[in-house]
Amino acid sequence: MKTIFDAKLLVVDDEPEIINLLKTILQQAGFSQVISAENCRQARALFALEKPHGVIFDVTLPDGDGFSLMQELRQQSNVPMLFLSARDEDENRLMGLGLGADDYITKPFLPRELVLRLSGILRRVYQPLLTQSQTDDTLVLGTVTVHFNSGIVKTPTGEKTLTAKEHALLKKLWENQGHIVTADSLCRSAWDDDLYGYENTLMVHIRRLREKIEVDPSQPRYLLTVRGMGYKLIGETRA
Amino acid sequence: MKTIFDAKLLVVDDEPEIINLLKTILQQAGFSQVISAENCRQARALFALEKPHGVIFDVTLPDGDGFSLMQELRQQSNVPMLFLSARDEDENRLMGLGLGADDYITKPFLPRELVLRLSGILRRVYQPLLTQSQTDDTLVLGTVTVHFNSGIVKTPTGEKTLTAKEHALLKKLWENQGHIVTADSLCRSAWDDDLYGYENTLMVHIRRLREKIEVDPSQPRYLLTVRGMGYKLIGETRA
DNA sequence: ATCAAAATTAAGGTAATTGTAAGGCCGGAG
DNA sequence: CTCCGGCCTTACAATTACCTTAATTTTGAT
Repeated sequence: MKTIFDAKLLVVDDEPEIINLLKTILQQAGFSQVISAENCRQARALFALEKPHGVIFDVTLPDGDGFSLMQELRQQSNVPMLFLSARDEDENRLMGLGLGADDYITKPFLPRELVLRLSGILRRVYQPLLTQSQTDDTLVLGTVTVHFNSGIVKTPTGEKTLTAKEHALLKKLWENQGHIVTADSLCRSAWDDDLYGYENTLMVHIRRLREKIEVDPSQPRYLLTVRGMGYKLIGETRA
Repeated sequence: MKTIFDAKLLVVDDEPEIINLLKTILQQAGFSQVISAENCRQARALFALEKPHGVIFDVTLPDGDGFSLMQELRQQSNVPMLFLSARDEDENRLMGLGLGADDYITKPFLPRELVLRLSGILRRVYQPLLTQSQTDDTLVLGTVTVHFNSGIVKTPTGEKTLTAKEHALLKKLWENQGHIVTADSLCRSAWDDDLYGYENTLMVHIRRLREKIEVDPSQPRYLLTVRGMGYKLIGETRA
């Protein structure tokens, strides 16, 4: 079982043995960052602090019910949230899904099914629909072409390859081609953890990217700065 | 039940009564474009021809099994695919999910649950794209067009870009298009802190905005002053 | 363990954007 | 007609967001 990426997960359940079971299952599946909360209060705090990539809720909690908690967090965030509950009545499933949960799994459950469902949802959310980039793999910027999946940049003078960060940044910019992308948004898509002092780190990476894709990095024609707002990429895509 | 958009759906099942049932359920839920196939061959052809936004498979089909069919189509496309099957054994669910299905629903099923699960998946997959193009608005002011997300203003004589403040002000005015926006309200949406002495600062910014979007900034036709009250933007928006 | 490549940090420099101020214009009230 | 208040206009000053280079740390491969 290979997960798409090592997502940080929050498990909310009041039974320690369930939490431990889930941690074991998830860690075996490749999720090394599993944090847990035993009640609503803890869950709210951890959610705000840790910004997990996904949340698994039990419905019955000591200081409130999982439905309300989920609804509350859903208003703040669009991250995957799913219920894991012993309550398997139809109304409960409908309630959970109706409130915006991505899945509702009933106990007892198959560990592998949980992992498959969770991974599927994470993949959907964090791997933006690929149909675009699968077919349109090549970015044309004047005399420079970027083959995205391979990370190869072809210029009149030679070939370069993109580093991981450059690739991540260009990807985000490309996905929003022609639109302004805020510095914050770029950082969040290229760095997992919060990047302290990114004001400058990002700039340096933008500079490096420009050195690879621009004819004259100091006079950018494609990767443009929008002062006070962010950056934007202009160019054409072809098959 | 409101669906996020009227997705075109393909239903693959060999029992006509199930197909009819699904069509009824889905149409009631707001999906008006439901097409169907009774076997693998038909499904392949329709999939290629119609390019549906989502597919619902039965596992047992007369000329092959749904698993192989799904796997085959999945290789071509990333659209949401889910199984609806009477086979509720663990191995089948794991198989379906493992092959990349977005969900595996067992018969008998609750119509509402099917719709909720399907809508959730469609939302996850298509919403990012929709919001992008929805917000990709263009403001038309006579011969001048403003592309908001890119911050580009196109005039007969050339192209200009908006600064952050201009962008913020125009945004507020645009949101209240045709209505008077007070100076105070404009300031609060464009400045974080209270702007001391903004009476003039705002005017200067309005002037600068007019220089970019008006043909004759001194004789404004779109960004109008309403003496003693504020400003108002008139113009048409198009997709 | 070692080395090369990549990522981050730091600091000084620069210019576009923004803020300020001062004088001018114009319509409405008296 | 004249005055006043609200708005316009322009030029200039200040700020801050961004650029650039280089040194340092981290990462990853061998």
